[in-house]
Amino acid sequence: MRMSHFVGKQLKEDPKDAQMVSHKFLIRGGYIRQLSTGIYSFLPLGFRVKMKIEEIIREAMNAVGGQEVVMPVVHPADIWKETGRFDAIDESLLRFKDRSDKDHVLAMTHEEAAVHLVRNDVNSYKQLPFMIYQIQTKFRDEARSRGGLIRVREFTMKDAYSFHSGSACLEEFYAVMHEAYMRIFKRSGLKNFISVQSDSGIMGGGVSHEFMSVNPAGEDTLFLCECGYNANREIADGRLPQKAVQSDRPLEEVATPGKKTIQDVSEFLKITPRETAKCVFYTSEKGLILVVIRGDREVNETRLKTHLQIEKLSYADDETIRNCGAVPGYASPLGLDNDKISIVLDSSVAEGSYVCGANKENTHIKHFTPSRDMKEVPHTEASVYTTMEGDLCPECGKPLSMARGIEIGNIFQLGTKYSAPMKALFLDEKGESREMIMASYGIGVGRLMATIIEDNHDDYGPIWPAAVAPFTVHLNALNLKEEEVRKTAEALYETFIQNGIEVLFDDRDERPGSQFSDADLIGAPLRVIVSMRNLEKGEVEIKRRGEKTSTTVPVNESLSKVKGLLAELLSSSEI
RNA sequence: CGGGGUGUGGCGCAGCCCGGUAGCGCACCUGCCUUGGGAGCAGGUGGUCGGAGGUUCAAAUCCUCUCACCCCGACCA
Repeated sequence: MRMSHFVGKQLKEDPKDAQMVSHKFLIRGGYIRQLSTGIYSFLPLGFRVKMKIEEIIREAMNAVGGQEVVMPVVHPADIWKETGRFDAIDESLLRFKDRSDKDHVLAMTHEEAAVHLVRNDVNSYKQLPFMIYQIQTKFRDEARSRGGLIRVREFTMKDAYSFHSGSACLEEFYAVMHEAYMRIFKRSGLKNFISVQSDSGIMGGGVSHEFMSVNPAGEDTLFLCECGYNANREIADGRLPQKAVQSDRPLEEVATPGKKTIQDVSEFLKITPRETAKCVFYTSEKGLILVVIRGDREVNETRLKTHLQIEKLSYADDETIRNCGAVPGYASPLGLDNDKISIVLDSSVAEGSYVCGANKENTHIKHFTPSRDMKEVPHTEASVYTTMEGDLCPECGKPLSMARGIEIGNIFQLGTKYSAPMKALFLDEKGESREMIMASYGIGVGRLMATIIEDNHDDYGPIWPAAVAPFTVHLNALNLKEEEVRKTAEALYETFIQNGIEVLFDDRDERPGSQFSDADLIGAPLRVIVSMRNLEKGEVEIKRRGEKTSTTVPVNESLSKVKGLLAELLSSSEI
């Protein structure tokens, strides 16, 4: 490709909207342009990188027996009603009507479409297992998109769906896909990524993992241990580092006028928040819920939902709280109307004694000892506190460290979550009808592209790993008005093309500084520079993106040199 | 959805407080000149100032409404 006619110009200044490095370089480099909030066009440069990434994914999916399909982006609401997600999902599912007033949605994921596609074509155990996948557009009407391609509304996702006759088979293939994902991210050039256990949320089902690129600008919080334990905030199960202090003294009221918050009470009584127990009230589809948790801890709502088997959770208002006999600000699990509320005692206060509300205005109680005082109170016990940095690893007991991550992929064991309501059935060996067992697997292609830049750049632009670079060779001709420069560059350009090298030829009459700056933003792994300076010695210069030093080679050896370097670069990302 | 902010040529911005009919840098076009890290000189093209309404002799500027976009938070299958 010649730069003189290449669409997508490199910009000198950072776009004012961009915060993340990848966002700045994607815009400045001429990879993407924004059309609307969270909606981007890909320019030729961006499209080429995207295709490279997709090809890596495609190869990996094919290698584990995946069968590529394409499913629609527009779905009739009917299939989403079959699984209940039409109503279960909030505003992020974009809905609209067609000319005959029929409800439709823009697909945000394709479980329903995949089951629909498969359920009539597969009806025997002999056909199972199999996996289908696609690389397709998704739309999620995110409340807040941000960070360039990191979080968008319209995006390309590789999504895969595997169908099995039994859970052993599912688990086996799930592990194969986990491996495939690790290979994909490694080949793509990510430097610091891990898989973490995650909560499967409304996707439903059992085991799931998220693939996270560790990055301080990431949106997700991770807890990591040197022993290899990794988990996201929702599922992390850090153990409390301090031992609880237990008192034998009886309950004792203490006046705490106007002290409603944990902080106020702690300061007033000259104790730490860790020595208090707080009451958090929620409403849910199963009614009012009270969580008793240590004062310095937050409720992990995901774990609470899982514990109670509920889907919706929101803070209760004061009136609702009073209605069950509690006094907001001074609430206690003791003396409530137990027909109206379900009490969850968090493990953070299962042992020890605490200051707690007295269910009386301006009053708290001391020496609240759940192991003693909650005996007569109906409740369940669960560990629903949010892990904090420094909590102990549930597997090895060492302190957990906290990190941020960008989710670039996920895999879910879905079970029969979708096959059951949509009646994706098959006949087993005994002729009995059974529901297919499913898993789904996603990778955000654009997000992965941005993440690759996050992991591979310098101050001047991306340093694309050869496997995903838009071009592998950037050919600069310094001063095309010099006949010899022009002829040599043109000849090299032709030679590279004929040898199947993806070359971008800067044939513009730009000064060297401009050419080099644009080349940095384009980030091709190799740069070949033709100039009078070297031509006088019959040489051209070859430079690696991201390295200061360069070498010169005789013009007629440049092809083999380039080939050799490319082979070296590409092999370093193979596994 | 809550809080904050911004809309002026392709990009980045000034002008707005204190109304008088739009300016700077980059980019783009022409010519000269220059060629190893975003050169220089000269001359040009391009904007009904996000939109609608209002106040006024006169609105980018003041008022009302509205739309879009950004940041922080909530949400995130």
